[in-house]
Amino acid sequence: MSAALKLLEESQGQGVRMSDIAREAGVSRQALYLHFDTRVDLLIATTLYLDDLKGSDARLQASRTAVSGIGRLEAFIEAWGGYIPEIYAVGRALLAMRDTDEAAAIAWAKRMQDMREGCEAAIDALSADGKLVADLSRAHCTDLLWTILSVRNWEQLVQECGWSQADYIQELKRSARRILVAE
Amino acid sequence: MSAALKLLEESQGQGVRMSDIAREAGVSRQALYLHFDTRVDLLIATTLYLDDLKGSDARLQASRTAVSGIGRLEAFIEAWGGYIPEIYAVGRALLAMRDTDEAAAIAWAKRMQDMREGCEAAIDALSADGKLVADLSRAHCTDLLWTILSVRNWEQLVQECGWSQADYIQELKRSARRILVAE
DNA sequence: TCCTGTGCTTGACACTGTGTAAATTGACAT
DNA sequence: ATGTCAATTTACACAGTGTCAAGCACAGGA
Repeated sequence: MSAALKLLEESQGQGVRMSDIAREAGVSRQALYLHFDTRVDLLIATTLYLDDLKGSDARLQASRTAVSGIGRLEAFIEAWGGYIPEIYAVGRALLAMRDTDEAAAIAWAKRMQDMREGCEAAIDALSADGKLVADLSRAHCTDLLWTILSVRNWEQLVQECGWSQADYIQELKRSARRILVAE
Repeated sequence: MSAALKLLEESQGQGVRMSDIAREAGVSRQALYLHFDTRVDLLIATTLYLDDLKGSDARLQASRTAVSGIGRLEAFIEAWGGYIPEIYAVGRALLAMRDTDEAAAIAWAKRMQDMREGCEAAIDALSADGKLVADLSRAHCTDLLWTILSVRNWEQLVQECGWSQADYIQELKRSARRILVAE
């Protein structure tokens, strides 16, 4: 079921109606409401489904095994930065509803909170190595890294500016290093 | 007329319907369509109205008078960064329609393109001073600065992370310097 | 065989917000 | 008075989400 939806999400991530999804799934529009209370519920379920399809947790966790603080920072940027394009379409659909729908806002916030923990871990590792820039609190560093790695920024650089994914990863690693690493 | 609308925009920047605006303006909802073809037209007109109310051009132009490249970069960040909160509400309303409305997308893109020119000018000034970081093309530097200074990033840092406006300006100046200035 | 539950379908409908069309009012000139 | 032109109101159409009721088909168990 969730598979059918995704086919549609991938076809842009925008302008997907309940009836489109239903048709794609070979089911009546109303039948969708038997499984999902609202459109947002369905979207959220789709992101969860996608997450475990792609093994997001494993990938992000893996970045924590790097030993040096800087290695960890870079591994995290690679992991998350590489994950963004895979969830972009469905993420975008959820993001679009944030303004009008409370549940969507919460679901997205939670997702971003999870990602933020990765940022925090990287900052902590950097700090433990004594490599964290001096003139900023750890919280501020985390905020900064978290913001720089936002989906919106990926969207702007890759989609609008036309950067390749490789450029994106490389430049973000470079920027993060310059902003956050001492010396 | 446009004044009445803004009063509403300022009351959040979200969830403002045509009927709300009409009521606020002391006019029937339909009468609004006499003056503006669509909701997006009205929103766009409001941003233009707001721009010249706040003197955005003058402010952003002023940042170009700084002599040194670095001075210019910082002046631009201060000017634009200080301008964001003033246009945030109405900008957000426009931003929210980008996905569904072509005209809104174009209007917003144009606005951001104008801002981008300021970024480009700052990068050029830096480059002329020989202070621009070596391992990045000017276009990439512009993209990066442009992205970092996005409204979305301001929103995330100030609204979500709770930074003060002063923190925001200070940290963005610092980050931009570290990312873009050589040595 | 009947009975019952489950999952789906159809069709009708309510609601919200945008946008359109036709009819009405009011001011002002002739 | 009459014509006319603009502003405005009343009424309606449309899209998309979500709800509700009635019915169909197929399964397993008694």
